[in-house]
Amino acid sequence: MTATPTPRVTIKDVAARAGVSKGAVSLAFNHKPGLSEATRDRIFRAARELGWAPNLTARTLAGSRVDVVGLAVCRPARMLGLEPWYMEFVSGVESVLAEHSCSLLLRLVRSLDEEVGVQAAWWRGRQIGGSILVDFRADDPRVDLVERLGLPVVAVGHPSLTGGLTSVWTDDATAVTEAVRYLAALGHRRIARVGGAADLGHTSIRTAAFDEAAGALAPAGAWQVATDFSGDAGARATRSLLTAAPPDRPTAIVYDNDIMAVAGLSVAAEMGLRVPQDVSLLAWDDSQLCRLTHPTLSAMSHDVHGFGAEVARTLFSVITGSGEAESHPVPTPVLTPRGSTAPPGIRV
Amino acid sequence: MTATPTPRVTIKDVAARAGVSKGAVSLAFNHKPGLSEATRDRIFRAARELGWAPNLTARTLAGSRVDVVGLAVCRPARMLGLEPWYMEFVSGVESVLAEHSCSLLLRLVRSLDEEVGVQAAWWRGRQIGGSILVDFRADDPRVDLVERLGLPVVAVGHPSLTGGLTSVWTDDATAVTEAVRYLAALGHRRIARVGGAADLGHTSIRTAAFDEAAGALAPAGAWQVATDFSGDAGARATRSLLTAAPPDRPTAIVYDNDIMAVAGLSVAAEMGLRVPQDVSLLAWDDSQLCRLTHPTLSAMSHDVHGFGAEVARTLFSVITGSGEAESHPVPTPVLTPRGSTAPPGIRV
DNA sequence: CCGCACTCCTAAACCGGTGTAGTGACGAGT
DNA sequence: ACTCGTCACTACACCGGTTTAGGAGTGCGG
Repeated sequence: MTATPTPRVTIKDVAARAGVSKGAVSLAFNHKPGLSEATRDRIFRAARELGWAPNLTARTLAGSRVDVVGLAVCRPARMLGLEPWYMEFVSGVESVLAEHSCSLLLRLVRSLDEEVGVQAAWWRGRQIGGSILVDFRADDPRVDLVERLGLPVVAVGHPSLTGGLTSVWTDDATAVTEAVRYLAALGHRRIARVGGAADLGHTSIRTAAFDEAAGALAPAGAWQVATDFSGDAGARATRSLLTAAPPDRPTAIVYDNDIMAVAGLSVAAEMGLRVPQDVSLLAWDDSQLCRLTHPTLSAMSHDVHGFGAEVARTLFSVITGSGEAESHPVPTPVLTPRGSTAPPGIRV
Repeated sequence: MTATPTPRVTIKDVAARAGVSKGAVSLAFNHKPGLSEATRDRIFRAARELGWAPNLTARTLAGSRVDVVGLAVCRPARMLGLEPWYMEFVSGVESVLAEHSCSLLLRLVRSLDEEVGVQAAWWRGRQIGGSILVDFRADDPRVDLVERLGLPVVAVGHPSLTGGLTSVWTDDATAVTEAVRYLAALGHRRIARVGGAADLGHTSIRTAAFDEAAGALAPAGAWQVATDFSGDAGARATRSLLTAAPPDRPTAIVYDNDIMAVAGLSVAAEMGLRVPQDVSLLAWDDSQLCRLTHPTLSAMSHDVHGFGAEVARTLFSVITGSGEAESHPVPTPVLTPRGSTAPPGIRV
């Protein structure tokens, strides 16, 4: 373990080698005017020879931009691991951050209050240049916090939840409606929905949209259950929905994520119900998981990676204040039919 | 958007309010000797009243500890989203970091070379105080890098892969052997293994262990396939294993992660084979997913969250140099039998 | 009464950059 | 010949902490 004491090379060394002042090096590396091409070249050459790159810490302290973006996620660890959505989202965010040599500061928090504290501390301490806010609730305290702090953020959520914050969202209401329409078109008249955590804003939106759509299109019955997104909860919900005698039992179930749909599939099997003949199942998000079950899961499908990338891009325009940081939706999830949905009552 | 210009409160303000010098405040907040209890109290009171907390950036620049830990993950985004292991691991790491008010700098990289660059840049730029290294390969370039840099790290991987680095690992060889023994004890004589990415060190270890164990215990046949950990690859591998006519077909398959086992389950169903009657399936890691399938998946089970926590704890002792930063294994995965394994050939 | 050790605290020099005011040189305008 | 303006660059004060060397006050032995 010969821990060679890394020979720290600083801006001063580069300046000396290029025969200029620190200031000149700084100007060169920030692509600011006031330097001749010749000097600029000389500086870059010296830097390359010394293997120098500006120290982000010092740069931050000196008051310029911060090259770190914050993301605090507030969901129990158990659920996170299984929710493919997050990692896909993060990887989408990263893909854009990397282009700007920007890093992601990630924190798992246990409550919204803790997140509020973390975001405030990060911002006050100049740890981050901006933040991505996810999982909005009704009357979310982060809306106020952000305005009080002046923290540049992009809110992931429908504008009705995110106050005046710049937001990027998926149009869940339309997607839910499309899901219900599809099932109704197949002939289903008794439709259920296994929703996510009730306190999450997008859950309410989906719930309301389902109410409306199913009220009109599923005259024989519409049910909704709130869960915590976990597979176990999805299994429980499915079990209770399917134990009713046939006339009171839904013939189709929409899930709020893939995991619960997988769990639902397994419950159906365990109860001796065939999918899709006896009951149709529709997943949400459409991760790879949907193609790994038997039957494969029909799903409301969207590009989560691309969503993350778009959020990151928007955050950059918020941070740089480059005007075009408008709130906007990303493409609405589209229905991808697979093996788990069919007209009701079919015996193949 | 009334961006209130946050009133930055610095150490100077606290010092002024407490009637002492900046240095005194610094001493107090770092719990260093040289201050009377009275003064100390006065300082803390002033800080509390002003809502001040030391600025990490400045603190870092001034050469003291860095409260950020790096983690670069090198796997394609598609796979990451589905691999429950990572998020669970990260959440375990976080749980310990949080206790030390330390953050996680996360980066998804596309190659080992890129990771080497990222780690070097982070360390040279004092962005991190230490790093967690995962997914070791044979002759991993990070071993040298770390020693050259003097970067404090904990390597997640068997010592045979991680050179002299402090490492924490799961004893995969023993676990694989146990898995094979269990299947053999059930009566299986033709056993296959669907492994992960061949270039990963822990895959080789498992492969070798399987070779040895299955060579002895599965005289009628032992197969191994390398994949990329994705469900699709798992499905393909399973399909090709199961298409052989019965005498050349394995009666039990061990998978290197849960996703592939789920995929395998679906392939078996699609081919009309019953699990576990016609073929037994054994998953690895034992995320919630294993309890969401039908039949439920038997698995080699371990506490990934706890693993992450232990890695973080070890990293802290490496960073502080508090002697006891010894390499050590965490508990070996244990067999958790569920519905997907049974003696071969049983017709229920 | 002086020297000495010890405690408690301050001033000032850092850390590695950024921003700004200011300097010298050079060309143009009159 | 004397301004005036630009251009290219430097010197130096920051950012918000940490860390030293050292000073003022106190207690104690000789």
